[in-house]
Formats: sequence, C-alpha cells, structure tokens
Amino acid sequence: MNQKLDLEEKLKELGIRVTRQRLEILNLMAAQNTPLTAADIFDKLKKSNPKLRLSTVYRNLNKFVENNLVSKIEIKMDKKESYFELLQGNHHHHLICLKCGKIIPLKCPLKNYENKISDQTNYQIVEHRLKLYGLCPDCK
Amino acid sequence: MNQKLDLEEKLKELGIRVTRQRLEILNLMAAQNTPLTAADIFDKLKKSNPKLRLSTVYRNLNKFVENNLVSKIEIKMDKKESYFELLQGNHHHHLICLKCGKIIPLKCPLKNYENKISDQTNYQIVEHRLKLYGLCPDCK
DNA sequence: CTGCCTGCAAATAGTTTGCAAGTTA
DNA sequence: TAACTTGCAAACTATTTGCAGGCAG
Repeated sequence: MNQKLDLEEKLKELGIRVTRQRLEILNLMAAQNTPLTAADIFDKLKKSNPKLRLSTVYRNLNKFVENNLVSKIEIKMDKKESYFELLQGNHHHHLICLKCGKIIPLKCPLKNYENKISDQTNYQIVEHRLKLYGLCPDCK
Repeated sequence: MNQKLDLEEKLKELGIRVTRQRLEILNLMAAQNTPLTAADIFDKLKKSNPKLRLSTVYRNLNKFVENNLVSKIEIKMDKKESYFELLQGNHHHHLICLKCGKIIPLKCPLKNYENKISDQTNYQIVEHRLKLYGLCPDCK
C-alpha cells in the first residue's frame, strides 16, 4: 500500500512530526474511507496500542484539521459528536441513512449557487455544507 | 400582538400544557426571529423570571421539536451547541457570517435535487440541510 | 385531584487542557 | 538536546435526568 507512504510524506511536507499515533490514525482513516468519530478511531486503534488515549486522538485530529488534511463534519442529526474524514481532493457532501447510519458521498450540486447568493446578499461566501438524510435501500 | 395568542392556541391544539415558561420561550423566539441557543433564551428570560432553569428551557425546546413547533439546527462550524428556530411554515436554509455570527435565511435551491438523488441512489430521502458560511458586508 | 411541569442538584457525553515523562528531528 | 508529542488525570461545555414539590386541566 503506497498510500501509507503518501501520508507519511504529507506529514513531512507540512512540517508535522511523524509519530506512530499519527500514522496509525491516518492509515485507519484511509483504509475505512468513510467519516469516523474520534471514538471510532480510538476503539479500533487501542487494540494494537493499549496505551493510546482518546485525548491523543483528538489532539491529532485537530492538528490534521488545522492543516487541511482532514475535515471535521457533523453527521448525525441528534448526536453532537464530530466526524472526521480524510481530505482527498474532492469536495463532496453526504447522504446518511437515518436507520443504519450508512454514509455515501454525493457530488456537489451547488457550483454556481455560491455566486448567485454572493450577488444577492453581498456576502463573501467561504464555504457551504450540505447533508441529505434518508433511508437506504436496505432500511427503507 | 396576536402572535402570542397564536402560539398559545398552537400549544392547546397539540395537547401541550400552557405554562408561563413555555409561553415566554415561544414568545421570545417569535420576537427575535433568528435561531437562538438554549443559553441565549435562558439568559434573556431569567431577568424577568429568576427561578427559571436552563434545564427547563432544554426540556421545553425538546418538546417543541418533537411536536414540530421548533427545529433544532447546528449553526457554528466549531461549536457544538444547538440552535433552535421557531417553525413558521417556510423551509429554508441559513447563511452565517463567520466573523460576527449574523444569520440570514436563504430559500431552498434543492427542490428537484432530492428526487434526482433518490433516483440515483435508491435511498428514500427524508430531509436535507444546507448551510453557507461567509463574511457579511460589514465584516468582509 | 391527578398527572404533567418545574426547580434544583447531580449526572452524562463529548472534548479539551495541564503537566511530567517520552520521542522526534 | 531542544522542541514537540504523549499518557494520564482532571477540567470543561453542552445537555440530560431523578426526584420532590407546584401548577394546569
């Protein structure tokens, strides 16, 4: 898997020290390829690294977010926990199953919409976030 | 102001007991006409009603949400607090200033989009949420 | 007068922080 | 070896809950 090397390389480029914890977090996120909570990541990694702490996971995720390696998003309508997703170039949104929680990515339908709103409101638009909720084929 | 009467009427229709706390919360939300946090509401109301508790505000907001009188939304990108907004018939989204926090409503640009995604993914779409972030004319 | 609502206090969930010891460059 | 990172414990923020007395219907 040369994605592992890419991720290590990416940290070096950004001047972020390469530690076991950071690589394990990033590799897990790359392998799962869906948004995960800090607790998800912690639960999976503590099996192979029992000394790992949830606070370390949070500290590193926050650092990745600051450096635009990862984005932090809300997924569940009724839970206030954050999800984290490895940024791999493509701006997209999410469709979330209300029953089983499955998440699928959606390409962005709002390319010109930002300009339109910018013109209408005189706001300078910086970003937008869209989520759809529904029932997946298995749950509906 | 006959909105006050409307709100009291609405509670009765829904079989929700009319209490001082409930009316004060709803009237404040109607008067402010922008999404508010439970703490915003509590801070404003405790001046005239010092015995009011934040837990009472939360309990009532949750009841209003269950009964579709109020919607619960996330507004701030980096804070995990919920905002609550009185539902007044019109489905809309929000444009939020990243600097001063001002919030303006946007009409929904996604009328057909849900159908399109439903066809593409075979999910049954239940709802969607869109937020734009930017800088308002005063802050940019 | 009965059941729902509130005040009050304490608990919970998610996340952050301070500090000393360990690790990276 | 200097600066950064981690483990660990404790704090913090937003929200919820249990219980006993109070109020609405």
